[in-house]
Amino acid sequence: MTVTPQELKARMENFKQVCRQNKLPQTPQKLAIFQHLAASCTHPSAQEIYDRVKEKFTNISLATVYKNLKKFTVLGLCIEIPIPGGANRYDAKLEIHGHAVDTANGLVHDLELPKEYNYSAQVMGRQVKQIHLTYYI
Amino acid sequence: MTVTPQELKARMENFKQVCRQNKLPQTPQKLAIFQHLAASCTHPSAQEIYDRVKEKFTNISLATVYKNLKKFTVLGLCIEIPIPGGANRYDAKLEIHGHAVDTANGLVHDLELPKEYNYSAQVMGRQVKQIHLTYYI
DNA sequence: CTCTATGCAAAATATTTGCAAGGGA
DNA sequence: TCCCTTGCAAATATTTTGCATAGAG
Repeated sequence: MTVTPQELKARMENFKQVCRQNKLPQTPQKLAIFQHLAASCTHPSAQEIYDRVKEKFTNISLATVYKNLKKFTVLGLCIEIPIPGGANRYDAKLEIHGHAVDTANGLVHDLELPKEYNYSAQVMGRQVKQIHLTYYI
Repeated sequence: MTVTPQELKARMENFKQVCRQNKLPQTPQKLAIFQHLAASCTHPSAQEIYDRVKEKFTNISLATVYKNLKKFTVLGLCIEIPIPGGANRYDAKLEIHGHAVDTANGLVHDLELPKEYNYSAQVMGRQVKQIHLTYYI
């Protein structure tokens, strides 16, 4: 299971466009962080992204990774997957989908959802900002 | 929105039975912690439960609350609701249901789910241990 | 040139662990 | 009695923040 080159390209294009729209400087660090996330299907944690990006940017700080992931999340460029008793995981796949958290090894898998799961845009009279459907297996 | 006396009683009965079945001593602390959780519909955090239980058990420690909530969760007496950027919340309602997290004030509400959401017992060939459906509004 | 991002270190949060003493079964 | 639990304190883990400097637009 890998992200196709076309999909990766689309994610990077969207990233750059959203950065421009929001006047967010496209620093090499931001690009490296997002690029790694966008190419991943392992739902990496901030620490894992940091470890990988550090290979190129030996001086990068974990705080920078956190700061940028937070910004990306707010801008809707990725979603934050909270894990009970563990670090948040991040996912650059924007289409509505679920996750299966394997409690035996901590791996997080994407799940396609049946059509019925396409959520109503309103819950309790409020616009839904984000939906998380997680199966623990 | 409150837990009905019947429901509370049922939850306490189930708690006591599960404790006996698992040879878990029913200490006053455990009873107080579970009782408060079972009577709550606010999905309290460990800290909130600690604050309340401390009114009766002035010496209780936050670690004890965490230890017991963890045990309750493992035994299926409650579920742990992870909140991005915040402490876990706990819920003694065992029926499959969703949650609406109000991002404006941090309140967590229960949501009834349409029948379609009753999940298949298998995901990726594995038994589903727990399902979390959370709307962020 | 201006403004934000970065890197570092320290702080803030959240949760877990080790251990001696106490108390349920 | 035996073992699990409790309470305390310290350790861990995770994430955020303050600030001086660097670098993108």
